[in-house]
Amino acid sequence: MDRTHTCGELRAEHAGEKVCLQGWVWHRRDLGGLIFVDLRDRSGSVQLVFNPEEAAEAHVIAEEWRAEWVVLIEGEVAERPPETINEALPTGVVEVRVTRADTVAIAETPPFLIEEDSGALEDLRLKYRYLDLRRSPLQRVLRLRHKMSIAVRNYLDEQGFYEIETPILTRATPEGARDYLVPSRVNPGSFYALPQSPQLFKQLLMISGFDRYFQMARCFRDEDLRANRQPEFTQIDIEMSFVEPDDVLRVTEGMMRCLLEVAGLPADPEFPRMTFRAALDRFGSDAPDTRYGHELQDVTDIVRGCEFRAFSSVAESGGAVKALCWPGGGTAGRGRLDKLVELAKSQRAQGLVWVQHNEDGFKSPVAKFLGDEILSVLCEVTDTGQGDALLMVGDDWEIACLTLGAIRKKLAGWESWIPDDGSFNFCWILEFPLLEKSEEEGRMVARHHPFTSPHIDDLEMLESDAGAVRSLSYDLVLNGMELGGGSIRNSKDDIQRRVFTALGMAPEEAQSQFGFLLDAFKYGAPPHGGIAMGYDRIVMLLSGEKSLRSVTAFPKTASATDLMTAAPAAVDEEQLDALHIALDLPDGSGD
RNA sequence: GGGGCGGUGGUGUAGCCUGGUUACCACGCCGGCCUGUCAAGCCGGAGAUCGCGGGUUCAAAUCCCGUCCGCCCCGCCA
Repeated sequence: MDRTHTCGELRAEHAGEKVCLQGWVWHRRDLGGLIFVDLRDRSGSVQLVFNPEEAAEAHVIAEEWRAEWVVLIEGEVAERPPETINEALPTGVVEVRVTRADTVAIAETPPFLIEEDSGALEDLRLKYRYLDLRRSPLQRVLRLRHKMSIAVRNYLDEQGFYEIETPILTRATPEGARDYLVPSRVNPGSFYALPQSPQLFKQLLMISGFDRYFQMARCFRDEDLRANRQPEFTQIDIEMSFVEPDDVLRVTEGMMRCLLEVAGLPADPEFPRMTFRAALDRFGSDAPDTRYGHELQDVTDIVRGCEFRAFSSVAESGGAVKALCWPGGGTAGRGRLDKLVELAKSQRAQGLVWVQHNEDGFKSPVAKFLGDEILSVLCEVTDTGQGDALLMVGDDWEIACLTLGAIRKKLAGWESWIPDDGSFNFCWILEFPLLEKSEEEGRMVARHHPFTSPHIDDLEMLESDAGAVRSLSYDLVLNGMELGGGSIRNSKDDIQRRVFTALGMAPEEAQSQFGFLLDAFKYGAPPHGGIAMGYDRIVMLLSGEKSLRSVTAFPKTASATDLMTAAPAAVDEEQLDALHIALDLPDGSGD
């Protein structure tokens, strides 16, 4: 008899049916006479009963079974005696009275419990990922991930998008993240790069006339990792022709609604829009967490001309002094204040000024410079009452904002500002600067990527004041995490060339790196734009997980290794020889 | 590249600050009892080069130095 049902699907309506099940032995409760076995598969689990008086042979076999053995049983579904119903289990009103049992595969005792909470630390679970994946949290999340990818495909298909695959072996690009390189055996000394995103290919598809493209694209970036950053990840990559930003935003919003619905969440959220400038001014972040207030304020005009040189000189030189009220911070100890100062310095700010406002007046390292009068105004404007603290940073506008933004985030953790109500707050951030200064390279680099279109109103500044040029770009942010972003692209090769020039890229260099794209523009390029959404991050946030490892079947560690396969690993010398690669390892590495 | 935290039977941990008996406890595992359990219960048992290397000491899980691995953060990355 072949498998007739899955374990998790059996209900009262199946009572009386003869069934054949296969699955893993989960729990075995041997009462001496009766043996109960919870049989588990992907769909759930069901209780098997082995009664020596009814099926002696099967009972003998079940006595041998241990956790995680793969077994096959035949039996009859029966409603349980009322007092033995397990309401915690979907299959809890029935059990299978086993008539025949067979062992399919025995199993060693697993290194950790296959339970909702295995109790084991993550590194061990990563080494035995195939066992960890048996646990229901991962089974659930990978099921949701699957359902969400189906929903994305259906939605985008309905919206007229074609799914088109693009190469994994492509060429390295000078901009953006570090590339993963793949040596070419056939072309000694040449390398492919794995795509950081299919950016250029999807633009070329627009030029090819595909109008609306999408792909669940695997992307690779060789940068240091975080809980929300894996070296390889999946983007919902979208590109559309003949569109303005609003078109892309609306398609994306529709897609997010579908995904929320699949995840069983309220599916009609607001998608408020905010400029980059406003996001930094108000929240000190280009990915603001709008689930709580505590916004920053600009106090530059109040401290202009004051005795405290750090502030007055910033005001004179066109910088900004930003302020954040910390309710209850008036009694904060020196330890916490020092931590905030340290955090400010790690954000490259000159420093952090704190003012504690209490019954006995103002307490601050700079109280004597600012004076009671200005301090009173500052507190009034920022609504900093007695018992509160005022935190201020005077610096370059962006640094001042970002620093207080980091502090706002830290305080949100300390003070539990984030509501615990499972809310999902989206917001669009628009009009990012086209370019930004790279301290490392000492030149302007693209903030998004070099194919982003400048804002039409700022075109003439491209040569005169490139840093001030806004772009037609947008990021979607959810609960303070960037989910994805995109832009309208340059579809005219003269503008694209001007952007390359602003990036300090000589025409010859642009031609050699991106000649194929610039050439393509000459053959009738439609205006186009798109977006790329971090699929893993979406799954993570909508499933309430805290790490991408929890929503990825086979994730990598913080040092980009795979503890299960032990990748990356050394390779044979013959393999290296074939690729004409000689190693030059630092001292102490290699074997 | 920098900072923080962690590594003790199969698993999770206590012990470490203040060095010194047989390294605590729980889970799991093995055996026994048990016919309505459901992460079964009760009784018994086995199981640890204290991440690795070096140093200090009469003596190191414990103190010192180095190193590896994991996690979090900054830089980096969109």
